[in-house]
Amino acid sequence: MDIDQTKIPQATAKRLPLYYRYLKNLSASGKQRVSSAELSDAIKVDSATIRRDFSYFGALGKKGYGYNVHYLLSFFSKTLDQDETTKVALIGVGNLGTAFLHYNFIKNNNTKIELAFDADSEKVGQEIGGVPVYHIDEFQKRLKENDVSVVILTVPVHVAQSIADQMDETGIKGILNFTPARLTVPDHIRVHHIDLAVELQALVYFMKHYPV
Amino acid sequence: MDIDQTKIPQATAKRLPLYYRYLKNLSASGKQRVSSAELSDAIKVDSATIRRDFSYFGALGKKGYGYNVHYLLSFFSKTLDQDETTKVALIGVGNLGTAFLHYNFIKNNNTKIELAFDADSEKVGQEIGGVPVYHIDEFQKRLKENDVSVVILTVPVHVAQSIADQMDETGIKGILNFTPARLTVPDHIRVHHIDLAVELQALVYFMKHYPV
DNA sequence: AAACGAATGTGCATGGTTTAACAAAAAAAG
DNA sequence: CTTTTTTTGTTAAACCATGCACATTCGTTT
Repeated sequence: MDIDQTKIPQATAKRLPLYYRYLKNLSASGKQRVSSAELSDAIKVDSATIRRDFSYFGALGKKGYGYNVHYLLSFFSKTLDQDETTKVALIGVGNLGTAFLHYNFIKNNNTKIELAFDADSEKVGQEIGGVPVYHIDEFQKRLKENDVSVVILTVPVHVAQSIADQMDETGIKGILNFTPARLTVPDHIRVHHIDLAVELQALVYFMKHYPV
Repeated sequence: MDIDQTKIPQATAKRLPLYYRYLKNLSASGKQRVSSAELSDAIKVDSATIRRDFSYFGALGKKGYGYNVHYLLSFFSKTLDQDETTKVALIGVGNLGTAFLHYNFIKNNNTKIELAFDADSEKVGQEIGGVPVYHIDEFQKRLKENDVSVVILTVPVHVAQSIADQMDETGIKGILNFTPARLTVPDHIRVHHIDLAVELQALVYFMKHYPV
């Protein structure tokens, strides 16, 4: 059952949530069918790429017709494990962290932030966006207890690595790292970096050196 | 002068800000020389990739020695146009937008958020993180007046496209889009998408289907 | 002065990603 | 019922990025 999934290219995997969300919109607006050309227009991905992406999962469409929105949707729902929710913790309730807590991921996603941690005792004990904030010293214990598998890291850069170091025995499998620190972690933990300053600077570089 | 720059692979261009920032750290801590192996350890990029990236700009290092930190730094400084500051505006002073305003980009970067806009009259007139907040109705006028070339878009998704539509004649060349909307814009505007929900979902997908 | 060690710059092979192009199939039109 | 139109799924080619491996060069040591 999972056999074929391993063969899906990473580039495709990254687009799946995009497809899924747009299909939900289509479905909500009552659309029954959709072509790869229409999807291409909406989400700015080449139509051939879309067709190839879908084809990794088998022949989901019909020639001369397109794709049935509802069928596609229920298919992706299974593929993206929409049925089971992944538990997430947030470490660092600063401005960025607070933004995440107010963001209601569960709406469109299979992920839910269940716990938050901060070093500031003003924040400890509060509940932000429905998520309780605990003291950061408790995070190892509580992550284990609550079977959390993903951490969103929005702490100041100078404490990032030391927190990552304590992540080893908590059962954490993935870190979404918003600090500029390039974390050193054990092999079994996957880290995705989102470096806001780098993103902005890269955009500026592209604007200047790759004029459209 | 810009002739060769066009040939730099996009993947390399995205790593340049990363290199630059780490070199600044090295320089600040008084380090004189550095090897590609050391850099590789620190920023988690293969050493051969680093050497190749640098080589696009010519022979910046010395065999048997490595790279002179100060020389590299002054070189990248020119390449990334660190001398001139790019003016940035932020549209949408919600949680995420506020996070940006408190983030002091100018420290490590050649970018500065100079104006912010919001529809909420409570926020208009305030100054957050030293940045004045104006009413969103004024953004076309003020962007033109202030010669802003980049916009960070942190508004609710349902207004994103209509704001993008008004961006045409403001002189904006780049948009850092944090909304899930895949914007349709004129050719001369470059859009980079950072889709937080997608990033989280992609991480979860990779964790489940590409175990390390 | 010669030998050694360190670390660059790059040729090359490999693998991943995108896109054009088209036969095949189904729907729609006549 | 036949023709035309639409649109998929896929073959093939081009493109891009990564990382090994090594000759080469420079600094250092003996």
